[in-house]
Amino acid sequence: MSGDAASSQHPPAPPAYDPAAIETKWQQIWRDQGTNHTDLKGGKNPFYALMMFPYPSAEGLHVGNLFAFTGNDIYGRFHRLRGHTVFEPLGYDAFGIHSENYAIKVGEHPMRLIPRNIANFRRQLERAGLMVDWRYAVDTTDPSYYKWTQWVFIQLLKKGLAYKKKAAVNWCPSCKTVLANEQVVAGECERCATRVEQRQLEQWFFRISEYAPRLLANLEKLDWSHTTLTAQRNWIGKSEGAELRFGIREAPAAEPITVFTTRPDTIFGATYMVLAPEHPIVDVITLPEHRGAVDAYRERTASQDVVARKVNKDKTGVFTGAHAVNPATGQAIPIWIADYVLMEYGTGAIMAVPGHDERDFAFATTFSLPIVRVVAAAGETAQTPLIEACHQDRDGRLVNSAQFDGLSVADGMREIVAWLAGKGAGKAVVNYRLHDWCISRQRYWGPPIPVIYCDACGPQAVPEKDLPVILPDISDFRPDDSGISPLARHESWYHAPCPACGKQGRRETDVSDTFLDSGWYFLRYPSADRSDVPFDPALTKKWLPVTSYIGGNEHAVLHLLYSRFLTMVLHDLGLVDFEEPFAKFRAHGLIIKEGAKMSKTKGNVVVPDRLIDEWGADAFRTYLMFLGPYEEGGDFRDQGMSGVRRFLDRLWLAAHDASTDGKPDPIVIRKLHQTIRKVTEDIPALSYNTAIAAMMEYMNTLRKGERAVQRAEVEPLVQLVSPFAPHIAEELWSLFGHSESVFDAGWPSWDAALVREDTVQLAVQVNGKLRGTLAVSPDVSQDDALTLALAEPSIAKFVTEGPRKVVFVRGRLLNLVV
RNA sequence: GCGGAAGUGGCGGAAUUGGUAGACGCGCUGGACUUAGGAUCCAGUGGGGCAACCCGUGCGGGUUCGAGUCCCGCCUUUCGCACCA
Repeated sequence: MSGDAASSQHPPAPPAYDPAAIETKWQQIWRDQGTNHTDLKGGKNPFYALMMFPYPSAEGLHVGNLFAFTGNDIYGRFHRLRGHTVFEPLGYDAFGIHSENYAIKVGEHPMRLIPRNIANFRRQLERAGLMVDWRYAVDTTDPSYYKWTQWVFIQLLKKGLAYKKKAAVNWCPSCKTVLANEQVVAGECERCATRVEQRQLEQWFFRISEYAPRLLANLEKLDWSHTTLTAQRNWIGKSEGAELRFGIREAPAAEPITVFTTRPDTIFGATYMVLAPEHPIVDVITLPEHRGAVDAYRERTASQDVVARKVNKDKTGVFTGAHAVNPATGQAIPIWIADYVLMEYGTGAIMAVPGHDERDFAFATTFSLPIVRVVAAAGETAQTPLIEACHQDRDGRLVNSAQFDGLSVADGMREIVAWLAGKGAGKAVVNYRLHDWCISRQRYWGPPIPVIYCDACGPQAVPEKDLPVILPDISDFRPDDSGISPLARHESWYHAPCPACGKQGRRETDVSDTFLDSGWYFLRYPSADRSDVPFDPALTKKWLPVTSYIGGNEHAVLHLLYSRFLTMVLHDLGLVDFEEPFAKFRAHGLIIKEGAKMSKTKGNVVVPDRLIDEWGADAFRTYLMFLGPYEEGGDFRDQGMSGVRRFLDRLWLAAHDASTDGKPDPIVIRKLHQTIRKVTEDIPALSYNTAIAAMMEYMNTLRKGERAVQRAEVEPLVQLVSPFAPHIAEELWSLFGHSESVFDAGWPSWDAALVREDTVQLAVQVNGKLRGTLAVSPDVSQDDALTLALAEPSIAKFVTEGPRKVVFVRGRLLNLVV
């Protein structure tokens, strides 16, 4: 030390905490030493800490991404410190309409744009100090990745789980493109406000609906956020009911029409039938004099966009002229078509029971169709008039239902289904709302669906040895008027020999949905360095199912459901030995900005780069975790950052002051052990905000009255803070003379005996009202506590007579009832 | 309309799951050190009241010795889904 005069009296001022310098320094050391590399083959106690990979937008990372990733990073780092080999990979979900639309907007090719975005994301992610093993990064747009996405498609095709059918899509005639439902706003294209139409296109589907019962049943076994499980249950939408068969009066020999209903008990009230306009039997049954009206209505329905049809609740429809025979009453009832019946749910046909269904009631009222009461709730009779549909009738009794009168709704269902089944007119069935997954996109920016059409042999899967089917780099990737994918215009790519006969065939020109890319990426990570297999069996067995998955609840349904489905299929194919990919899933919350949702239009988007420049990544990470419960999100306020930064500043100073190895203060040590326990319990529960609060509390104790701190008091705090603020933790850990990374130094433990307080404040209540506290030993007896309490005048004055009853909670509370 | 989540100081949020409401942080007030402070440190900070005390967790009831927490009925916010038969 170069002793100037001042330093002989005052210790030299420690170097200032300079986050930019130490963060760059440690990120470099981590890279050089492979600190974040996971030993996938040899590592003991594997822990796969997965986070949902981001879409690398042109704007760069936003706080929401970093909030999600930091939460996962803390979880991963913590488990590493607790002795697990943690694998924390990250990648980019870079295909899809979002990128493509942006590319079109700025007039740049996505193949040029995306790599730049990815490079920028990578830079930002590294700045944030994530414990990611970048050797296993995946990029869904890289042929070495989508080769295997195409392979997944082929596995489903071979198993008969992929098929083609015509389906309605939203079409914007101005943008000349297919729109997703969320891009249709009030029946108009969200970008150009043109009226959206419906088009019928041949599309590829996966038979996920076949898996509905298993996808539902397995939910019981998953350790997932409750809200996510509920969302999945609702989406799968199991409903128990019956399929009932109605003969056609005008064509007694024809195949009866089957309807699905959840209320077979109300069949005596079925006064008409409605078919979806698209129902194939409409062509057969419509009488000539009604043909014109029916065709016009069907055309009108077809021209409507898919969203508008479902949003418009006004009842419209036309009569076909034909009649069905109600199998219960034997009566002929008119058959109508109406757009409120959807072809994709149930059988595309309903028996309308206007007395007990709101929609049917509205329709019957509009078209003056008969309404019959068949259930009477408490206080009602068979004659009680219906002024609106009586659908809250589950505990009512059947009426106007012949021999079933008087039965409860539940009994009526069972007996009527049995009766109709006996006549061959029905059976009990379970129906699911979940429909098959449409994976076709008539777009450019996605993996080509690996199929070749041959006039002689039909559709053929591209042989696995020929994968990947490379997405060609074409300059005109915009969609056009035809509704056919841009790839079809690329002649040299479009024509390909049939894999079966070798004659010239045509490639499938649709690309697949991005949810297919993300539906299996967690399988790829551990094997990302392998070009010969999609996933290595031994590594997969060791690392999967994913130990912990953290992500946003916006993917509660689709992404998580599709991933489960694909995993289940791969399991059935014998390719993986588990059915469920994610043993544990937790949904993180949403970050808002000063009470409002962040959005570009509001201009209140928080840019991480700027904040990291100003405060450092450690303070930024810690603040994100401090501003609210992780699973609920929080309100980002610029002012709040100073609090956590101050905490890190004080930690820095404390560590530099603590070079003396003096005797630690027992009071401080007790607080330390309490803090270790609190942080150790809070992190696995994702209660990051309270863990940080506990460390701040400890800091207040540690520095109280500017007391001199001892090394043994600070050193464990450096370890506790390390998952949150990894760079400063490494710097201070090395300051204490350690040569290994703090992340290889284990986790401090607490001593239960040291945690225990000698005295506690026992609350004393009189009639449940707090009247004072007593400083007593935690295991003071009721009698002693009572004596002490009554000796206290401020308490005793409320006890005018002997207490009638005494409630005593050891170490907590004494309540005197007078 | 259906389903989920949530309502606590000026603000973000704690509360051992029925036991001292408001931890921690922001902000604010006062003080110390300063040429200076948007730095640092110390103290205070739910409302009312001189005080003893009283009131207080969206609203109204209830259970209990005791309710932010449990039950019943409302209101509000918010996120999904939405003619699902």
